[in-house]
Amino acid sequence: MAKPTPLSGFPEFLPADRVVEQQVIATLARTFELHGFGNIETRAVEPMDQLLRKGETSKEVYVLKRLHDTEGDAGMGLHFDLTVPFARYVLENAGKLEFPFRRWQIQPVWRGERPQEGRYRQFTQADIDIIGRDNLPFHHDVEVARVMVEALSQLEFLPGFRLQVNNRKLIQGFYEGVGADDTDKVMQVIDKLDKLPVEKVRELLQSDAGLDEKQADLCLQLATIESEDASFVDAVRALGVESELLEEGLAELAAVVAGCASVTSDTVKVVADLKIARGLDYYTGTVFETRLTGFESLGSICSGGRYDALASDGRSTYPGVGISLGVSRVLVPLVQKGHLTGSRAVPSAVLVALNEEASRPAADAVAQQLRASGVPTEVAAKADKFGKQIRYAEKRGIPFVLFERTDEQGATTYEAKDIRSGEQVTVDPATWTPPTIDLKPQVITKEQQS
RNA sequence: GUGGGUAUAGCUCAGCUGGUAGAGCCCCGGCUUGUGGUGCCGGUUGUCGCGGGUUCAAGUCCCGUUACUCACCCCA
Repeated sequence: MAKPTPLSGFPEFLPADRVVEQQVIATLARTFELHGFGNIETRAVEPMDQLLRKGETSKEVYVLKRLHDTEGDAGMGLHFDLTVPFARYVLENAGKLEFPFRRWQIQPVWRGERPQEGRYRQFTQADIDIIGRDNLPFHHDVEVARVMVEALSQLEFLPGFRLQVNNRKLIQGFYEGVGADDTDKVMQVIDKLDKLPVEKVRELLQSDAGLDEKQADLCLQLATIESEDASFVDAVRALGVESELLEEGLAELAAVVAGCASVTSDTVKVVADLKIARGLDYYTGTVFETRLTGFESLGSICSGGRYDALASDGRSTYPGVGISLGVSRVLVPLVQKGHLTGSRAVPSAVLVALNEEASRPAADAVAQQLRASGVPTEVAAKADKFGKQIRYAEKRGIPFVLFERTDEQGATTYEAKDIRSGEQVTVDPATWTPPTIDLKPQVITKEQQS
């Protein structure tokens, strides 16, 4: 069979790189659970009408079809995010869930778009949401932001993050106060600011969104405002636009920024950034986008926001707030460029050397002693010359080789060799373990590799 | 969906205006008769993406096709 070629947009990791992904997922899950988020996993497919509601017909959904169905599909598609399946899950199980309901979910999602760096057709998202029945207090907006900031802070081997927060009420109220008729259109045009030059956007605000020169200018000025503290409030007020909705949005945004202040750090910043709008139209208040320092071209790697009515059955609506990290978008480029990898390709911390094939049962018994102490251990595949057995370990990154020795009196001793330093010492397999740092593969950065 | 680029060994690539395929790395063996890494010596590796055309002759030129890739759109 000919060698298969990679499938564009469906990234896969080698074992050493998968170590990075596993550790990221474990760290995120631990932080989410520290905040009381429970885990669920939803099926890969949803009915098409679920996936396409809200008129999102432009979504690039992969549709499911049985090979033997000669006409038509199964009416199901692979989910393209975790929010829509979650909304469906909440409705389906509303009677059995306690509200507000909080959950974390880390799963692959699929989008049939044209792949490029940071943009894949299958990728892993890490999602947290809190959903209420009929109402959900605003402080949960602050909470999801705090939890994600804390989770990102734990990923110490990654570059810095900049969580940019805005509020739909704020910008919508401002545009209304300015006198705009089509606030959604204004939002869409403002969203182009990082792609198009300011002058172009100014033209579009007048030609497409129907603003006069002065109105356009005010909207552009609003978009330039950003701050790491509440000082943006005064900057907005200085523009002299007034509306009730605007005030509500200002208060909420100020609360998010203030509420996150205690969890920000040198590497994870939270800023009020009034040009953030988000394309998706179901957001109604807080909106999030996140940039990875030094990798801004990847776009937003962690987004979300407040939605007041993503789910609704006849009797209740379920408002929610959530945020979603693009695990693949962050990791695949960093791993491919060689910035991150794992310290070894196998879990094994120790290789038990084999003197001759006949001594395999004895070697197995020694390995079992180590495993009982929680040390991932494997026994050499062949009773090769010791040089070859050491090289077997070296290629896999296994740090220790354990030799069995029999002296002239016939007494058996064991020696553990750290193949990085060459140091070899006598040990008791019943009690010896490698240093804690060597027990599990570690994530290593480019700087540490050299 | 629209537009550009690329396709030669496991990997990175060379192959000038057509003359029957190369380097480095990797891998294997030896020097080293049971403790690796450095060094030296030797060795393996290809339907030159696929299909067709021009030619005495095509990796090289032409047409088509597929895959990969970059940008736009959109988004994690």
